[in-house]
Amino acid sequence: MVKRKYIFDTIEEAFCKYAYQPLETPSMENLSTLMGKYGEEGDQLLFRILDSGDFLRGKASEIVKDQWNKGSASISAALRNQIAEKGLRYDLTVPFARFVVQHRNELTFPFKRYQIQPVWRADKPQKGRYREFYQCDGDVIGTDSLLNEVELIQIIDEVFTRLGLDVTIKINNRKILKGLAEHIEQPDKFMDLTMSIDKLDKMGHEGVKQEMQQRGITPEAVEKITPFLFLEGSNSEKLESLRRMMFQEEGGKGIEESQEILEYADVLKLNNVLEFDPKLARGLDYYTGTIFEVQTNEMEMGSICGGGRYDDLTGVFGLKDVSGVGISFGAERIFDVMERLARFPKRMQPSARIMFVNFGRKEARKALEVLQALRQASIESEIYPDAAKMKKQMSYANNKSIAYVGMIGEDEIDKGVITVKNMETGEQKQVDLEELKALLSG
RNA sequence: GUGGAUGUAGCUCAGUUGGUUAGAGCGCUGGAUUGUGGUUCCAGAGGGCGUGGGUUCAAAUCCCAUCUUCCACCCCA
Repeated sequence: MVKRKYIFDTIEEAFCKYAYQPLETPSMENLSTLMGKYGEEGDQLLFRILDSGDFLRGKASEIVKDQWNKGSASISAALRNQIAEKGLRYDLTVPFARFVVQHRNELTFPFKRYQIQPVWRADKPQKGRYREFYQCDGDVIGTDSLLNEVELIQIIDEVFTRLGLDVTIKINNRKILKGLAEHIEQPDKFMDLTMSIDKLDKMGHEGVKQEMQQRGITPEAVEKITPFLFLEGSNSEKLESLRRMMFQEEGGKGIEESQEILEYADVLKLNNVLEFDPKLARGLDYYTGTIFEVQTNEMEMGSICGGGRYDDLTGVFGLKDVSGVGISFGAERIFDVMERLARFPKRMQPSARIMFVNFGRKEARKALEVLQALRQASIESEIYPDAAKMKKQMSYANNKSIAYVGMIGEDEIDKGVITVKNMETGEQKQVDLEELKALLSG
């Protein structure tokens, strides 16, 4: 928990610094607002919430019979759609879009918000994938300026720098991929194309070629794509080669946008590598412009942060022509990476500088007085809650690596002193309150 | 959704081709040290072997079902 909070705090501080507003939305949404936003796979991965009440009465047998007669592939699926109208959110972006539309009259645009909340996906959990996980989203909505993309890159860079992780920030533009689909004269294969390209790292060139053909892309087209997959050189060199290969209006626009972002980013001194990668795809349907993905350079792990621009996410909720761009940090994955690489700072647990041994009621009263004074001087301190055996109290202090142990027993009360023991050296001496304060703040 | 593993003490795991009283390390408790931890030594507590069936004279062990967690594919943070 402490570690998780550390990640959240780091992200939150970064967003605050760039003037993003905090926002939370309910865990549940109407299924109608969730469905159809995440591609066909996405709908399958939604957790549905069963309606309340006796929802099967008079309905179940008819639905089942109806589907049976139709020879439906999945009767359960049909039934499912009739008995659940709410679902758990799948990400934070779509509920955010819904929120923006609903409150459009109260918000000042461009609207920037960050949101740190759990999301749920009904797939099989495994390494780096959970049924429930936290996302930390930041979005800017109501502006199509590419400065926002740049700002998000800065935030990503800042967060990972502060967490002490070495990452690569990859960017691409959906318009380039779209241009590519037009370039091979199969614009309808846009989604198939991007999904295949995305697998290059995993399956290799041959695998991707096969994948593309399986998805109905003609062999000539596959050959035509090959040079795009092996662009070399610096970001600007890659952009230059792309420009020479592609003439479509749409693709050209994507190239221009990427170029503009990279030019802006040049002014910034980023700590991490910003790489333009025309192979970057991303499965979410709603992205239309720039897309981001962040990967650690230090171990094998899926992306730990991703995002992109969506030109018309609010359109489906009845608010047209509002462009937004956002990113999402995958807290759980970042946690896993930090844990594996042991990157969490050592002293994160709030731990006292001094612990007082509890000798009983009378002695504890005296200790409380001292504690009060220490705390007023901002010295983190505590008293063991029970008058347990000394040995137990000492090992508690030891296990929590508390630097000093203070003892106020009968003798000390009589003499008006405090016995303080240095837990590292084992040294022990008697001091008064002022000396104790000096010792502990030094 | 497809395929493969896993489940034994608080934790990490042993447990042979079914065979008496199910083990270890760490942790915990007590003692050596009644107001002194971290080191050492001694002793002790703690287990319906995931759940429900079945086979057998006998099941942690074999069979079936179910749940959990994990891994690969798909996809994703």
